[in-house]
Amino acid sequence: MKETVRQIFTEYLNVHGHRKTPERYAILDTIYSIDGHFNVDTLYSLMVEQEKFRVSRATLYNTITLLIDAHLVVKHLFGSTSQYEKCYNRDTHHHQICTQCGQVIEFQDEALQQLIEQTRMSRFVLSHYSLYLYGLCSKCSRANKRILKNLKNKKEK
Amino acid sequence: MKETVRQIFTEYLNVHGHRKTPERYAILDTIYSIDGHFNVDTLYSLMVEQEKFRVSRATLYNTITLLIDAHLVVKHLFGSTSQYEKCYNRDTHHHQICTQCGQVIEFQDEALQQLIEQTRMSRFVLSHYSLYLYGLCSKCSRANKRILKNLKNKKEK
DNA sequence: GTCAGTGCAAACTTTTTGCAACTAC
DNA sequence: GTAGTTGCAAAAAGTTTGCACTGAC
Repeated sequence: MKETVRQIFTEYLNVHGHRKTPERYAILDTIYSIDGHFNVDTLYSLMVEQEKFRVSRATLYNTITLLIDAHLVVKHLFGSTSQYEKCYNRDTHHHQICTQCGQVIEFQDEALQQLIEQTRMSRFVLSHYSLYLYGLCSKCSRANKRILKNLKNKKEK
Repeated sequence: MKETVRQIFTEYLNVHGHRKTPERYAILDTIYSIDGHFNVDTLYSLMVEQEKFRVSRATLYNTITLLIDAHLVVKHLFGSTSQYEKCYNRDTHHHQICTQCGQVIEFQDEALQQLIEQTRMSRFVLSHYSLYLYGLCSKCSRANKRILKNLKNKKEK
């Protein structure tokens, strides 16, 4: 897997006349070792603190831009910071975002995926899409019910 | 319409013990006079420069938070700044975002809407959702084709 | 050897926060 | 009168930019 995406990236860099620097491959490797979402800050500490590979944030932003263009990474905007995730050979999935605790859960739904991809749009060439469902995760939902119940009990007293 | 949302907002402020300040109603009015998306900066200039109603950005952010909580405004995250739109009595719609020029087009699709809302999720209480389709608008798509064609012609020469 | 790419720090943008003044209640 | 709101300015957070240095080609 990591080997395959390295090859794809190399091809992309060649075609676009970009240089094959060790930083770029190190960043690609690290990203493809992450499951789920990450932001630039978590990627930075993963590389610098854990893998002891010194890179600057500027280079992270620069390289992520290339990886998005090479269709090896996708960017998401929920919450305050940009979130990214690897996307080569990954199943299409959607996102449930808890509006209370911020937790993001991925889920798959064949029917949804098919319908979205089948939807023929006039005057628009679709490249990719994001479906974000906002609501309450089970934990927060239960917590809220408990609080409501307690309030009610107090009132009855 | 504006009268109705004012009443809803008044009710919301009462229930939550917030004060009914002229700033809050002026902001609500301005937002409900805007068609489509806006960000805090455009709202600010609309109010201060055009309507001559002096408000601070801090108050805009504060009030928008209340309006979102009152389900009178929704927040979108595409591009660099948060985008907002009025949502009372509006038809559900989805967003096409051109990755080249940034243009955002709203479109409706009954089948999509129904399927998303019918999708029963385990352990999740849905409140609202956003579907963003990324791709090329007709203008940019045509422009790219033209550029490609020119390149090809040059090569053939 | 050349110039794209890097690291660093400064700049910039958007949003949040602290505090004195104000005003809705 | 009191406490919630406001405006302002400063701070914070995330991202971009300028520039000297480095290293891929």
